[in-house]
Parts: sequence; structure tokens; C-alpha cells
Amino acid sequence: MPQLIATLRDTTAADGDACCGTLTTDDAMGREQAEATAQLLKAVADPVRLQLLSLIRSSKGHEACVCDLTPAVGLSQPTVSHHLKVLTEAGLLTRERRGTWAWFQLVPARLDDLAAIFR
Amino acid sequence: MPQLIATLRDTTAADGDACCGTLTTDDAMGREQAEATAQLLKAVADPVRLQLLSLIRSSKGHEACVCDLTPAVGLSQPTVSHHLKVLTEAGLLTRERRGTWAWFQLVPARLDDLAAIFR
DNA sequence: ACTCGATATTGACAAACATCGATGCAGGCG
DNA sequence: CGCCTGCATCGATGTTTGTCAATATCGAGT
Repeated sequence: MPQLIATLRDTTAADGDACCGTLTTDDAMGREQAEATAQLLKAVADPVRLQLLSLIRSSKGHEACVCDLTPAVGLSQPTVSHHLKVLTEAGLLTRERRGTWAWFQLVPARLDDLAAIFR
Repeated sequence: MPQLIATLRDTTAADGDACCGTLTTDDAMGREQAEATAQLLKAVADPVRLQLLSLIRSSKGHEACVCDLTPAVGLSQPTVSHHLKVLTEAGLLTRERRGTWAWFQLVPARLDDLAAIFR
């Protein structure tokens, strides 16, 4: 679970003084955590993938199959499949084969992770 | 203000039936909205920029200058300047010159926009 | 087994991006 | 004025990424 931006300490600024050396790097996000959080954000920082998430979310059962999603976003089938793979690998979707079709379902807990990043 | 993912209707799925044509594209995010939201998310979908936001947030007054941020992230000064520009153009930071130094401050309302995207 | 429809994978290509060195520009200070 | 320091911009480069056409795979039905 990628953690959020560090704890907020409401220290009212007493600025106007010197500049460099006033920074406390201890409470801030570390590099690995920033890397993990950025990777999750990259998965949703794309208009097509946002549309896909929104489409699935507005569907009954919070799931949809590729044959419905492809015409809805107006891109080629391989492209849609690629975006769904990215979202799945990010943990935001689960894939399930039902007969000939592949159904994708939201992972609410992972969406909560996203919402938690910025409080 | 980039809107959030469409309204959630908790219709419990009655699946098992046919597939294609069951999708309601009306409640879902439009392309332009998805584009705008993705642009905001792209600004924060980078480990360095997440670190910068976190560093500024953990500073007093929620502001910091480049001379402090540059050594904290361990990258060249032009690179840090570029990332700060991206964050500023996304509306997440404001720039203010105080003497020789440039101070960057958080824009809380814009962070709220981010938090609102995923509810 | 063969065929067909739905989805996944591969390869290729262009656009976008992160990074740095070099340079330009502003603001204090001698 | 001229220098120096902090920051921004420019140009170049290597990497990532979104997209599609072509192809492979998988499952169902004949």
C-alpha cells in the first residue's frame, strides 16, 4: 500500500530570513516510496485509462468486458487491451474469463489507495 | 476544477448473460474531462515531483526554495527547476521571488482537486 | 479436428518526457 | 559599474509511452 504524502505539521512560517538549510528532509517521502506511488499514479494518468475506469465503475457490478469497452473509447482493440493490462498490473482491475469474453472488475481497495495519497 | 469519476450507482450485477451492448456510456467521464484530469495526474505521476511536493509540504509555511530542494532530491538544478515548473503550471505550486531566491508554495485547493478525483 | 469470434501478444513507429551541460538573466554586493 | 550567486531557459540525448497492423492464443460450437 503506497503511503501518502508525509504528515502535516502546521508550523506557521517565520520566513523572511535566510534560505538554505531550513529544510527538514526527515518527514518527507523517501525515494522508494515516491517511486511506488508514482507508478500507481502513472497507471491512471492517462485519459483513456481514466475513461475505462469510469466506464467500468458506471456499469452494473462494476465490471465490463472488452467488447463493450472498445467501441466506447473509440480505439483499436489491441490498444484497449494494452490499457486494461496496465490497469490490471497496477492492481486497479481484476481479469476474469467468462466463456469467450474477458470481464474486468474494479478493485475498490486499490482506488482507496489512490484517494489516500492526497488525503 | 477537474471533476471526479462519474457517479456511482450500486446496481448489483445480474451477470452470466450476454455481453456486448450492456454498457451505459452516459454517466461515464467524457473525453475532454478525462483529458483534463489526466493532465493534472501526469503532473504528480513522477517520483521526483512527488518528493518535491512532500518536501514543500513538510516545510514550515508549506514553502521552500530551490536551493534547499535541489540537494534534497539529488538531481541537477535545471532538472529540479523543470519539475517545479511542471508543478506550477499544473496549479499545484505558486512561485514567488524573495531577493535572490525563488520560493515555491503549495496550493491546497489544487491538492483537494487531486484528492477529489477518486472520491 | 476444424472453424470462428473474442482477446492477448508482438513489432514497429512517432510523440512525449526526464535528464543534463551550457548559456542567459536577474538581483544583491563589492 | 562589474562580479558573483541563484534560478530559468535552451539544445541535445536516451528512455518511456501510446498507438496500430499483424499475428498468436484461447474458448465455443459444429
